[in-house]
Parts: sequence; structure tokens; C-alpha cells
Amino acid sequence: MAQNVSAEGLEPTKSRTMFLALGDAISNGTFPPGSRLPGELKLAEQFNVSRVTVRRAMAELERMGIVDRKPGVGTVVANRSSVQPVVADFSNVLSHLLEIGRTTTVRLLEFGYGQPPEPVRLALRLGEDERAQRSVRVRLIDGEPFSYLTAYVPEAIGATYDREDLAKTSLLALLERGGVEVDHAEQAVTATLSTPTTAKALTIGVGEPLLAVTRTVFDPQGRGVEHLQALYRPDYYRLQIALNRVDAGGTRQWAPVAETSMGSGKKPDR
Amino acid sequence: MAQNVSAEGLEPTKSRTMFLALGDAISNGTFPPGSRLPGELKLAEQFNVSRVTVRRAMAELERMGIVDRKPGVGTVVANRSSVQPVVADFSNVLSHLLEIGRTTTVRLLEFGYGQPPEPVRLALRLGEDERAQRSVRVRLIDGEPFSYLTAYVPEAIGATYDREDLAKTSLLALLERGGVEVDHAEQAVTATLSTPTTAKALTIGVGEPLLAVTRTVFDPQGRGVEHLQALYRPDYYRLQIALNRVDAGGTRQWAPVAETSMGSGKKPDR
DNA sequence: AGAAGCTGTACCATATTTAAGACAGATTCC
DNA sequence: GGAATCTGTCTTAAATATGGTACAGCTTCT
Repeated sequence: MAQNVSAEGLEPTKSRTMFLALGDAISNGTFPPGSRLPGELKLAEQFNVSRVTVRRAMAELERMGIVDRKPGVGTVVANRSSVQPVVADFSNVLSHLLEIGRTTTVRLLEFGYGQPPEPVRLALRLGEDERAQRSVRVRLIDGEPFSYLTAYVPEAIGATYDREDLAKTSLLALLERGGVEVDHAEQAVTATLSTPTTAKALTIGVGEPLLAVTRTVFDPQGRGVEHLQALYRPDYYRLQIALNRVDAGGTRQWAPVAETSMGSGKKPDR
Repeated sequence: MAQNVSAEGLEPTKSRTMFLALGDAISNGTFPPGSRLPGELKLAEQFNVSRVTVRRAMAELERMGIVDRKPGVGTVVANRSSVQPVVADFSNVLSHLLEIGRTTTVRLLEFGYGQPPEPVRLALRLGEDERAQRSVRVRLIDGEPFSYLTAYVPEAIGATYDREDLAKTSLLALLERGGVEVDHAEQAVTATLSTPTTAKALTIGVGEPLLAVTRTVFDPQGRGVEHLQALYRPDYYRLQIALNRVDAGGTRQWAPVAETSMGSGKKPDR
């Protein structure tokens, strides 16, 4: 569930703030690729900080390949090529992974049984003292970790497989292999920050943005069979969906495009 | 589009890191509501920081109402009630706003015409030199800002309304009022950090997580009519979707529940 | 009453961040 | 060539964050 706090105090350092401001201005269109940023001195004046602070922010931008700096020339915005994020459909299925020739691996970090935290217990509609299997996994694509998965499964169901299975097979496949009828799910999407734990597992810094997807899966009888908390690196992963404008009882609204397969013909822009 | 950077350098302060760690541990279930955290001295030792640092993190947690601290007693995790986030269907429609009795307001921050940034131009499939109307709005719910909207509309279409209209009516309604046939859309979801600009507009701190939704709307001819970048405060807003497990070409997959109305009791046609 | 454990507070030393300024070397333009 | 502008590097000083320690006051438990 990660924390969904919104702090106003404990501001980051000025250099980091400056870094965010510049990064925003760039992706914003204020400084299009190829253009030159104002000089360090001018920026320092504009943002009312010292030149050292500007340089730190700039150094970070350069380290990330967002800008190129040359003495005598200035700082120019790089043509952002970078990594293409993995696109997933909103139903949370990675598209075309094989077709792109990418491979995913799973690393099992934790595995055990115990009482699930209250919100999870409620979501799964478990009794007061019912236990659940808790597993933490990291999924990698081409060796790069991009998702941090915390899953809870009711004890009885979890008993149908062991940790070795989890390290190899997808959880949903294991459930269905174990005789569970997966029927429907509730899914919610939010944003959070990486904590020391998740940051380390995803090889990113602390306080980086993460896409948080919470999914609770039910069987036909409405019993919860899985509660998943997935944290995705936004630079490697994005959710996507196609919508159609439809008439509905007088009002015009959006409806998701009914897609049975992964829409292998549809091509996202860029 | 905001920046989708992933910095490893420019770490936040230790107190902020500590704050994130503790906040995570709490919402994590490690410290359930009502339980007592370890003493400051113990925490300082565990996390290998000084007590001052722990106290800063704790002070922030208390300021946000996540914990209560009392001399002689200790620090106990508060029953987080806090604000209930506004739930939106992921076709991006706020549900039941009126029924809950909440009111939304719009504040127009910027309005003007110019050349859109490259990615937007491509998404809208505009020509090299075509101009677009750019508007920046903040939407408030019960007086609290919760979304930051940057919209681009091709000049010709934008001309059918003015800034006063935008401050009152929803953009989509304005488009359709102007004779534009809204047909389908592409929508992508990611996470970002608040920048000084967006942080100020949303009355949050810099470096806070934001849910970023990018939507490009097309008419029946496939011409782009609107490009919207929406940044949502995760504590006030969340996307939600119901999924059904269906058979599709041999493989079992997820399909979004076809919902024609906003679930106002009305059952979808199946 | 007394011990143990906790937060609140104060003080001082150290490390890091930021500020402010000076100078060298590279590049561009006139 | 020379002026202007830029980044790279260095020095000095102030502000802030952090580390380490000591002690007071409150609460709970024995």
C-alpha cells in the first residue's frame, strides 16, 4: 500500500529542487531539444540561488543524459532518446514482450506466512485471525529491475505452491494451476515515492516517483484470492488504454476499447 | 509530459529518507495503527542515524497526523482516517461527485496560443508550424486543489471558446459545443514528482509524488483535437477499474468491465 | 517509592550544502 | 586579433543538516 502521504515540510535540497525545475522546464517545452539553456550565472540569478547550486542541478541533468555541457558553448538540451518504457495495457498485461525480444526474470525477495495488515485483510475479506502468504518479488526486464511486487494470498490457497514455484511462474498462473477460479478483480492506480527498501530493490534513488497499482483478485464466489501491490518504475513501465466515446443514457462518456488480444496491430505514438 | 527522470544522485536529506522509511513501515503493516514505534534512541541505532534525524522524521510524521507522540508514553501510530481520496473510474470520470455532495471549482492559470512542444505536436498529428491553444488549469474539490491540467488544442478548434468559457466549463464539453466530434482517445498513466510550479499550484511540497495521466483525444477522422496532461495528488485522487477474467484466443486474460454509466446503480448492458 | 522507558530540550562538534567571488580555458562572433 | 560568453575550477565564508551527549519531565510498571 505504500504511504500516500503528502509532505509540505522536509523539503529537498535546493539543488534537487532546481534540478526538478529545470527538468520540468525541459520536458515542458520551455527548452526544446537542441536549444541552449541560459548560462549558469543567469539561471542562478533567475532562481535566486548561487551558481554552485545551479551547477549541481546541471551536473545531475548531464549525468542523466538530459543535457550536454561544453565549456565555451553552453548547456544544450539533448535529444531525449533514452530507454523506451515497457508499455502495458490497463488490464496490466505487458504487451509484446516476446515480440520485442525482451526477457523478464523474477527475483523472490521474501516469502512467508502471517497475519496480513488490516487493509489487505479487509480487501481479501478474510476473518480476524486468518493468515496469509506474503511474498515480495522484483521483476526484471533484460536484467533491469522495473517492478516491486508485494502479494498476499490466503493461506489455504498459498499452500498449493512453494517458493520455488513463485520464483519461476507468475502468481496468477500458480493460482489457476492450484484449482482457483479467477473471476474478477478490482484495480486501483496511484503514485508514491520510493522508500529505502524499494529504492534498493529497483536500483533507483530514494524519493523517486513510482506508479503504484493495487489489485485484488476474486473467485466467482467473491472470495479474495490474491492481493497484489505493484510498484513500477515510470521510466520503464507505463499503463496505457484506448478509449471510445459512447452514448450512455443521455450522457456521452468514455468506454474502454474492448480488446481481447493485446492489440498487436495498434501502435502507440513515438 | 513532465519529466520522467530517475535520479540516483542528489539524494534527499537523511531525515526525509528516514521519514519515508518510517511512513512505509507504517502503511506497510510493520507498525499497525495503535501500535507503538520503537523509541527514538532505538530507531536511531537501527537506522544508523542520530537521534536528531529521527526526531525530524517523527516530527514530520506527527505534523501529518500519521503518529501521535507523548512524553513518557512514546510514539503511537494513529488510526489513519484522513481524507478519503476522490475515486475516478479510469476512463477518467469522477464518480458520484454530486452524490457525495462535493463541489469542484476550476482556476485558470494560463491561457494563450503558440507552437506546441514537439511531443504534443506529434501526438495531435499537427503540421510543423501549426499553432495550438495552451491552457493550464487547476481543479479544486471543496476548495482543495487536486489536479493540475495542461491542455493543448489545435488553434482552429480553440477559437470556438475563450478563457472565460474555460474557467467555467469542462474542456470536453466546450469542444463538443464547438461542433467537434469527439470519437476516441489514447490514455497513458505514469508517476512523476511535483516541481516548484506544480507544487505551488497544488499546495504541496516539492518532490511529492503525482499521478500523471496523458490523454490525447481524436475525432472520427483521426485528427487530434485535444492533448491533456493531468497531474493528480494521489491523496485526493485515484484511478480505479474493475476487471473480468475472460477467455481470449486460447489464453485467459483480463478485460475491463464494460460500464456505460458511472455505476450509479444502473447495471451495464451485457 | 523507585526503576525503566519515553519524549522534550539544550549544547557543542562535525559534515554537508549553499553563497559569493575570482580566475583559467574554450568557443563564438565581430 | 579581440571582445563576449560560456563552462570548469578554486577559495572563503555562512547556513543548514547531522552526530553525540547530557539532563529534565512525564508515564507506566513493579
